[in-house]
Amino acid sequence: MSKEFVTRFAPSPTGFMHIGNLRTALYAFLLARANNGKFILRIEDTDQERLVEGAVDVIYSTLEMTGMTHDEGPDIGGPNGPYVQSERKDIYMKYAKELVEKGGAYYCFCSKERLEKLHEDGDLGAGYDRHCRNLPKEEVEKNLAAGMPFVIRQKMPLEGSTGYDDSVFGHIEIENAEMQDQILIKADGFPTYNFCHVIDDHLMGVTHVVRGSEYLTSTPKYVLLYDAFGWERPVYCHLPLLMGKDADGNVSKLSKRHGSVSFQELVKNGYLPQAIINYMAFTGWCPKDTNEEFFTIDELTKVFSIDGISKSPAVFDYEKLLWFNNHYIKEMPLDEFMAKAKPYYSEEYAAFADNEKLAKLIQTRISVFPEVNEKAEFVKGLPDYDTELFVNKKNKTTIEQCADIIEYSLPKLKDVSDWSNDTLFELLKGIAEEKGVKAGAVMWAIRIGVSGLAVTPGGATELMEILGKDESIKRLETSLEKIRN
RNA sequence: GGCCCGUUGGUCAAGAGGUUAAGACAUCGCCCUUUCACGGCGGAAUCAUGGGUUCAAUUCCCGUACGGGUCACCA
Repeated sequence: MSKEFVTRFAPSPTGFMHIGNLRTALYAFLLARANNGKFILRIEDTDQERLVEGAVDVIYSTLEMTGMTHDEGPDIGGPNGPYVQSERKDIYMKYAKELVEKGGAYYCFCSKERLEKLHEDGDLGAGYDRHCRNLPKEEVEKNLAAGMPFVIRQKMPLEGSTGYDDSVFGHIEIENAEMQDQILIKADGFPTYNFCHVIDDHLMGVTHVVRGSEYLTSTPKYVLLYDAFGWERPVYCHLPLLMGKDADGNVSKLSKRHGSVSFQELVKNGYLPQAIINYMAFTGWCPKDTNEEFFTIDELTKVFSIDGISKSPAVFDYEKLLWFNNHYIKEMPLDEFMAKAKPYYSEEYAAFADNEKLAKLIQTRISVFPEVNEKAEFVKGLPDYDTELFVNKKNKTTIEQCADIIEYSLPKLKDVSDWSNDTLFELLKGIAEEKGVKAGAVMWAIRIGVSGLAVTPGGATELMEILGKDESIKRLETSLEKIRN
């Protein structure tokens, strides 16, 4: 009988989804699915000073957009609710008091002022001095009866050490003397993360705790809590940190200075959720027995495993994300691409946003949606370009020769009734033969003549097809005139 | 500073006591081509460092350096 496999994602509603956080969610989700387990969503909103309106919706929409479906959560319920910590306040207090009874915690009546002073005076930044750790029971009762504000602190062992086996990092052992008597219940009656996540994880049946490696060294404190309650410890799975590299080459925890760090921002900037997910899976993990890099989230659930998780921090590479995004853009059906790209066209190209032929040219050439504008530039009108553009060494073209080709082609183009790419292509090829030059030379002359751009998202005939007969001919005439003067 | 963790090309990384040390992105060159992109081929580029252990270490052990994390009434 294998035990049920349960992971959770427990974000704080801060109003935006940091991609480091999202990656943690992804790994927790994948681990649950890979093991036919459950994935729970829990909202950690115990810090009443940092509540943000509407922030929970950001969490729901992110999970939905990425395809990380949860089995239990505030929005869909479940057998272990409520799933919002602020609604579980009484539960924590009950367990905290139980812990005090068991001798694993104690009431502390020290004022914030006293603690601040302690910090100032303390050499080596010593922490709490355990002033209230051994208050006589009568005094505690008296203070409580008098309504004196209190916190509840965890009573750490003074000697020995506490360890656990992390499934990614291996055995971690910390001297108990290193651990402070941390606060479990704050003066406002709310629990700290240190306490409530343990209570919730246990009560909700979480078997595998997946989180960033910043918790690696504080986990012994939590393990002690499990032990004090006599609960079975979960399996810990700490993840390597996501790093960013700045312009000077310095590496540090991924933050705004490195680029977009929120999921919403990336999406707004034209990245696809499936590309973000796919790339993110590879920052700190890599599948065994395959070099394949493209995976949908469903496919990931089949190949994901703990032993592929790396211990060393990974630098988030926006270039590679771009590559993934380009892949998923190219892979899209044309109509979907057009629908997704449309909002990114600026005013001057709006008229062409529904042009299928243009979309087709653009789709294979962009990595991120806002690039549609630079690709569409040629539709805007003939720019005031440098005629040196006509000189191309590969096709051995000169300005004069290009003028000649345009002049020769114009009347023939005017005679074309079926203004399509194929027809135009055949026509220009024929012209090349008649003039005794390579097809490339004619294409070059016409492409520059019609666009005035060194780089375009398509060849001469493709551009002309999109621009239409009148516009194309008008532009070629303008270009011819430009050269001749 | 104490404690904890990490270190394979610019980046993500596979790997194993004996290998020509995979692959991908980026980069460079060539080919393809209607410019660009795509695609194909190829190049350059890596085991932080010093000591052990061993016939043999990049792989195991110890130290050093460097990087990161953590030491809150934040999570």
